[in-house]
Amino acid sequence: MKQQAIFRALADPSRRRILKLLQKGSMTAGELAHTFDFTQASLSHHFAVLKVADLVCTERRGQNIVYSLNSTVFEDMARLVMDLFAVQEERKK
Amino acid sequence: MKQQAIFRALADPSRRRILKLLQKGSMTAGELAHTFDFTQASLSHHFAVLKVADLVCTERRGQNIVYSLNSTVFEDMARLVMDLFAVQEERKK
DNA sequence: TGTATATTTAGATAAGTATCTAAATAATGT
DNA sequence: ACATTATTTAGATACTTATCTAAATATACA
Repeated sequence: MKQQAIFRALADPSRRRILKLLQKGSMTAGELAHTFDFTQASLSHHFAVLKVADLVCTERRGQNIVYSLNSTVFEDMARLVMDLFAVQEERKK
Repeated sequence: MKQQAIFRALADPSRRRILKLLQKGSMTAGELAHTFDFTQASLSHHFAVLKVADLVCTERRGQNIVYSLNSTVFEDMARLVMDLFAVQEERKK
C-alpha cells in the first residue's frame, strides 16, 4: 500500500469528487469529464494520480475506459486514519 | 470542519510524522523540531498547517508552546474517509 | 531593563502540481 | 486502409508549497 500516494491523491478536491461520483457506479473517462469544467486531458491526469494510489480500477470496454472504485483500499485507508489518530496509551497488545 | 484543510494537512509525510509523535503525548515545538532535520522555522510552518486543520491544539507553558493531538477531529476524519468510500447502494436511509 | 531562550513571521527560492493545447495511441465502422 | 471517436501523453505555464535565512515577538530571569 502506497501511503503517500493515497494521501496525495485525496488532497485534491476534484479527485475526491471523482471518487464520490464513482460511488454511484462505474463511469467512463468521458462521462466523468463531462461533469467537470476541465479539459479531458486534465481529468486524465487526475485519473492517473488516483490509479497510482490504487484508489480506482480501469477496464477498457470498446473505445471507452471504464473507471470504478477500488473498494479494497478502503480498509487500508481506514487503517491509515486509525493509525494516525489512535492514542498510544489505548493500544492493547 | 474544514475538509480541504484536513486532507491538505495529511498530504505531507512530515506532518503525518508529527501527528504520530503526538500520539505518545504532548510535545513542545522545540522537542518536535529536534526529531527532524529541518529548521525550527520550517517545522513551525507545518505546525501552522496542522493548526488550520484543527488537527492539533496548542498551549503556552512558560517559554514553550506545547502541541497535542486534537482527538475530537478523529471522528470527523473517520466520517470523511467512510464518506469517500462508502458504496452508494449500501446506504440505508 | 537587558540578555538569553523559544517560537513564529516575513521574504526569497526551488521544487512540485494543476491546467492548458497539441500531438499520439487505440478501437470502431466504412 | 481511412476517418471518427475516446482517451492518454508531452510539453509549456501558472500556481502552490516546502524549505531556508534573517528578523520579530514573547517569556523568563538576573
